[in-house]
Amino acid sequence: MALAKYYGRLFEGVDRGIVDQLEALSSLRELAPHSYLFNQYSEARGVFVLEQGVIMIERSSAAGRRQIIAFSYPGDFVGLSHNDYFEYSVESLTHATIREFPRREFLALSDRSPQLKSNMSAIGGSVFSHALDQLFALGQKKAHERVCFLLQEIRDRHVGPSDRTVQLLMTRQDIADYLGLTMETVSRAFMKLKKEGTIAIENNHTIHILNADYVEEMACAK
Amino acid sequence: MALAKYYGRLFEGVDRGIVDQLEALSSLRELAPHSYLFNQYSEARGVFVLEQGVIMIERSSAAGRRQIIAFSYPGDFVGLSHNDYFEYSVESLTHATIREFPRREFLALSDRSPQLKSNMSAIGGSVFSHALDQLFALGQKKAHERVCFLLQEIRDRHVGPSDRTVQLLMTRQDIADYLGLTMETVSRAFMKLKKEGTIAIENNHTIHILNADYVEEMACAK
DNA sequence: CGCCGTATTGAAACACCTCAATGCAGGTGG
DNA sequence: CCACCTGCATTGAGGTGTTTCAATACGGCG
Repeated sequence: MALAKYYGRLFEGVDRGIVDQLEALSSLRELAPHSYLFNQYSEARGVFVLEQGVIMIERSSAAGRRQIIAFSYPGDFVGLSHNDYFEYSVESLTHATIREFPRREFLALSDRSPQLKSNMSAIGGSVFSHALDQLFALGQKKAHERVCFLLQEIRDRHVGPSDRTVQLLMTRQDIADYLGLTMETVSRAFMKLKKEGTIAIENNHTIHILNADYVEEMACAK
Repeated sequence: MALAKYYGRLFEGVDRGIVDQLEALSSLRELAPHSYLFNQYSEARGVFVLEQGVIMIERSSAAGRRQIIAFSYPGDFVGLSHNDYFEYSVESLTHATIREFPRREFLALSDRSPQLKSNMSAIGGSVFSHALDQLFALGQKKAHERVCFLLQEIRDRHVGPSDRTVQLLMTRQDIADYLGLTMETVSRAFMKLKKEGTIAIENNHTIHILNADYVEEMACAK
């Protein structure tokens, strides 16, 4: 079953019958780059699993300021809201394929699977944990440290050909909105790290980590 | 039952029998000012309800940088971890009285009460929602806007004698660590708001909101 | 080749931080 | 009861990091 490879964590150890029922209820959505899956404050009718592509979880203010909360990769479970409305918007960065489950039915079925519930809780926990790491970075770190924080984070998810190479699918502006900086400051931070010999910039979207220990130390939220 | 007034939200609508069993399992802890209830990374053996006093949820780095994640007030449920260890430390600001429930037994009993589970989930949701608001403030706002964010937040919880008066039980340093600023910058932000006529400072810990609309507008994360 | 979106670089303004001095209030001991 | 101490808050001056605005460079694509 092709799905298994994406659902990984969410459906890990979950009764096959339940998974099959959920799959039958689900539908697939295709999202063009830079389009919205749903908007903040809209009614939460579905829950989602990202199958392909990269998406951004974000909040925007009336004043046009945008805070990116997370970048999500294939396999990630998104859109689970504890309330009936969404706390954030989801925008695609690349073309994306997303499996949608109707929320009511998903929650009803989850009541019948303690394993699914516990997986959801674990995912919720790691999402929260990530928010705390980011909070620490934004409150306490300088620009180049925040950039290291992002690099380390992507590296930890081992997205990319080697564990020393980081693929940045987002633009400098996206990174800026994630780290609470401006595009220019992000760019200068990259150049600073490059001049120091910490990283090498193959191209705008491909970074090589030369001094992994230093990156890790700068990134460290602990 | 005296407890009811504190447990409010967590036990709202929960079967009396369950609440009584939990109460029987629980113990009361007294915490002197500026002492720790538990530390980040320590094993999560209990879950807690704050009955009296004010506590701070925080993360500290080896470098001595501290990020306060939240201030908690009586009635708040704290320490629910999705994993087996804590994601943060809890430090008392004032003298505090805290009811502790052994985690295993609490979770076991919660399995028998859907209402308790749903209350826990709602609390988890609002904690996460708060983290997102703070993330937006730290990433996108200037010092005086962040101070308004804090004032608005405390006002929304209507802690204080009138809805135009805000009681700050924490020091300027605590506020700084919450907002990702220095103590001096926080102080200057207060003075700026005072000079503008936005607030009046009765004393270090008592602030009167003169221009509530402006405070709200500055605070607004939306 | 030339265009356009994205990224880098530069210079100047600004916000925030750092360090140091001063102010203020509550508590203690003479 | 006052003097002193101590901890917290404010104020000031100067330095640093980040933003802003503008110019330039790069790179993919028609």
